[in-house]
Amino acid sequence: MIRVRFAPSPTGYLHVGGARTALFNWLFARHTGGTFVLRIEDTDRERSTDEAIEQIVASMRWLGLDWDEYYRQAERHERHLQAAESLLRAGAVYENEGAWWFRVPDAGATIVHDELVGDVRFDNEQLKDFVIRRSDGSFVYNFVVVVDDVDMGITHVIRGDEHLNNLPKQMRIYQALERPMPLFYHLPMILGPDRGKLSKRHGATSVLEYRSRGVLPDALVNFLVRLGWAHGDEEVFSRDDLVRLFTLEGLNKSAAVFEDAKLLWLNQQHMKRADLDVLVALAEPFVGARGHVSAEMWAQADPERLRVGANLLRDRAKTLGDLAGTLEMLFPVPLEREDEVAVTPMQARVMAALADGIELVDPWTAETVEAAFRDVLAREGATLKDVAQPCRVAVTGRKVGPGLFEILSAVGRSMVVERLRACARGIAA
RNA sequence: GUCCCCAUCAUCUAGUGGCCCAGGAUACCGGGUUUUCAUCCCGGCGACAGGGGUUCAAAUCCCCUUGGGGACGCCA
Repeated sequence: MIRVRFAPSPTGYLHVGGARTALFNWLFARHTGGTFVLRIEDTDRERSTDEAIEQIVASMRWLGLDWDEYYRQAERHERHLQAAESLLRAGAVYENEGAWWFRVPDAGATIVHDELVGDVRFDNEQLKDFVIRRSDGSFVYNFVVVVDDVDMGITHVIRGDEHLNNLPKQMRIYQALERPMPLFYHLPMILGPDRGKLSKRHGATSVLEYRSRGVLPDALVNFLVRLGWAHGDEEVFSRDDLVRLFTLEGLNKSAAVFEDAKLLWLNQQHMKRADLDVLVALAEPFVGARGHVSAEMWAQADPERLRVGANLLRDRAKTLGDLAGTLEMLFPVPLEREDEVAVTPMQARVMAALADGIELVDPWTAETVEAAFRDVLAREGATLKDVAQPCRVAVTGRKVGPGLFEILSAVGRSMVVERLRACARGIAA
């Protein structure tokens, strides 16, 4: 039975590098039917905070990385003490100035095995004796991580590259404890565009920041998994695809640069493929955040119209924020005009006639609206090209958007008539 | 400084000795479709870090150099 864990220290928010580590562990567990453990490594009382734990939990929930077991390392102190005492009795550990030191031979070497990198040799001279229990009685990371992984029956340790140098120390503890070692996979790091450590100066590094930017969780998951994992030439993966296809053999061992461009493209791809009800629900807070459409207005809106509108508008959106900006045109609120177009008196006259001509159209569909338009245009001696852009801008506030009749049908008769008349009046006056 | 890891287009990557004068994706540039924009389709640009080996044959194996990253805590 496969058991893996994600073990963040709650000293800050969950960043994208940690999220990818969590994701690989989660995918491996879900692919194999194994168990995914979330273990909060809060033994450093000084730096650990409850806020950080809440942030990490919220981030993982948003990403859809659910766990089967949850532990807080600080609560396991008794067990750590027990294990340390056994090592003290066995002579593997000695006490000096109140701290407990783990003995490492001066000569020879410790050879560890990583499934991605292979055998790695460390001279013991380099290792030296190290503290496992501080003089204040608390335990050190390298010790508790081993005790916990042993106790929790962890079979595969998938973690960041920066821990490879800790492995020889940990291996010696496994041996002193006389417990078998799990398999280790040290993942390469995620770098910033300058190939340096990914940091805030490169933009967003927090998972939750991507949520507020209007990125879909499935899109971020898709993007992160592709940083260090590939399945042939495929690029767009649903969550189910990943659970089905993910294997550790596909893991890459070189560091990857995190760049937003492809993330935004993937976000668009996921928005295009999303279930419409899901997409509309995801967009709601982004519409609300714009401050024009109240919760009541949203609740009163015809769900079918929102679905149809979202379906028309999503091809042009890279984020939920983009979608929300256009979705607003479906509501009876003043349009936030992004574009203006100069309307001639002739166009204003035709638009007024169009407003009259479509007022009684029933049923109100793209086809019936188009038929009514063509009718009026023929009578007025105008072409569609003459008035298409002014009509689009009058009704949607933008020069660009879906097909004219489709968007008119989605906006609905009363608002279309009203907005056409307002525009025509503005010019005539 | 010492130790460890890594190295294919600008970026993410495919490639596990012959199928590769290297394939896909993003970005960028052109064209088509569209009343507009986007989507979509077609095309273009563009890489095996350098040098030595091994081999009939190397992006793939070995060594060196260079470059990048990481670790050297009574942090995790």
